[in-house]
Amino acid sequence: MRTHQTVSAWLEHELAAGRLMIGSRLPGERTMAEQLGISRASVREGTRVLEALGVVRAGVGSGPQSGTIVTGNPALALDSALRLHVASAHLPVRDIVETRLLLEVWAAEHASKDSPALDRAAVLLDEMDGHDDAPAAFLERDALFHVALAEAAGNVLVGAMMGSLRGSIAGYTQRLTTRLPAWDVTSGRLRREHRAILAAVVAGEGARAAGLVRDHIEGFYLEAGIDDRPDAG
Amino acid sequence: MRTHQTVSAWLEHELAAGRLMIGSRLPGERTMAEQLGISRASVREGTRVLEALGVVRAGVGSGPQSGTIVTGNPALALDSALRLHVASAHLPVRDIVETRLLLEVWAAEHASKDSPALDRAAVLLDEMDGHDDAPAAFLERDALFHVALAEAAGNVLVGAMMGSLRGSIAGYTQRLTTRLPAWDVTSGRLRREHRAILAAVVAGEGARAAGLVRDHIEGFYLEAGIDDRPDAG
DNA sequence: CTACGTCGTGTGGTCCTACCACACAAGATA
DNA sequence: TATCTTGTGTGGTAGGACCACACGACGTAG
Repeated sequence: MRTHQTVSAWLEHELAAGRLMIGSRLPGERTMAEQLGISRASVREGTRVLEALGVVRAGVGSGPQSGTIVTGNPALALDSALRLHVASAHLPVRDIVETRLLLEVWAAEHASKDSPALDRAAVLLDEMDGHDDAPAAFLERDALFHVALAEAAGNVLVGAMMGSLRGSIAGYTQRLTTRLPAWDVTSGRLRREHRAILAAVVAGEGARAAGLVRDHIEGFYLEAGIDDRPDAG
Repeated sequence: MRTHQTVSAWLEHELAAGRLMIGSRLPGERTMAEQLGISRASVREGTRVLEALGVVRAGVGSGPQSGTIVTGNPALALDSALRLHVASAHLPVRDIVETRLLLEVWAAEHASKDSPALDRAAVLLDEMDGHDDAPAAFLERDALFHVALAEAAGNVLVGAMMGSLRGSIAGYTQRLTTRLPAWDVTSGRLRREHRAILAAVVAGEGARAAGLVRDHIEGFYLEAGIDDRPDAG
């Protein structure tokens, strides 16, 4: 095992033993190096990995918000991983869109109708009504609405994946809108569909919500025209 | 932006520009440090992150298999991320099992009936017939069978996720088998169900395959009894 | 001419030391 | 009492040194 992996192994052990939890502060890099019997450079390499995986967060200075702190942000790992693997052409955009679709349909069907995420979703819909002339602002809230919907299903993993997928195809989606024949017509339709989806979820009609989500997403891509080019922005 | 992120930013740029692709060798650490205007320590931190994300692979020595090489292994990132997030209790095992179920059901429905992965799946089933008295060996092939099935859907992302999910709940599944009333009875049922699933997929009956997969997975967990304890091995 | 062993060279792996920027807290000062 | 200064611990970065490794080129013995 390589030296820098000592850190993640140690952290996993401490977490499993309950000596560390989310919010805990790790020892300083110099201290950890001494305790683990490795150099500070190796500690840092290990910490960088943990940071990239969304397990810890590093902050300089002193005080309660400084130092290396255990967090729980699985989306971060997916985020950067997706970006790079898409760039390497190993991960077709089509696969991401497809995965997004299957996750969202599932989430809509399993969403809990009294999840606080649905309140956020409702707020986003109101905001979108006021931004239907600005595609960029509209799409950003559109994406957040879908993520909120996914989180309403109560599955951390699905929520995190949706958040990352959203980010990795944001530029792609934005480019697709330029192909639309008439943005105001499309945005009006999208807004109506969003309302219908949310209403179905709140009403506890999972199956209907799932169908609406599927039509909603597939409809958008169909209208904009499928585009399989990688997101080389 | 922190210094070590220069590396991933640079790599993403090179990949997007087509100057690097999977299989390409990156410049040496010393060279890269000089070219990017950063220290070798920072280059190494950046490389460690890329390695953890499954984007590159580092090898010592000289020759064609040495140096830092661009790979495409998205499962690696998910793998370690899942392990640690489960350990931090931020990611319930229940969520992973649930996600696995939804991915597999989808994959079974969308599997291409002439995917080479199905041949691997068939071989695994034969091997399982010869290991029905050894739970450990049986379960390992069981897991691989399910991953192969997922890959048959042709979605890289879904395949990678299934592979990682399998790993992160392997220990959990193994523990569940100890609760079974009679292993030989269960294994016999599992083997029959596997055959039926594969047959449905090969026959191109996606919907039926999906239903069989759902019953297969849910049936196992039901028989073994649900267990939400984290995988603190 | 061939087969084997040696050595050079470039690779990542690890360590050490030094210095920097930062942010808070305690103390000194007006 | 309010403000400023200073101390201290944090991660961030840099540069240098040495190691183990693996291949390829070279030399040597057969």
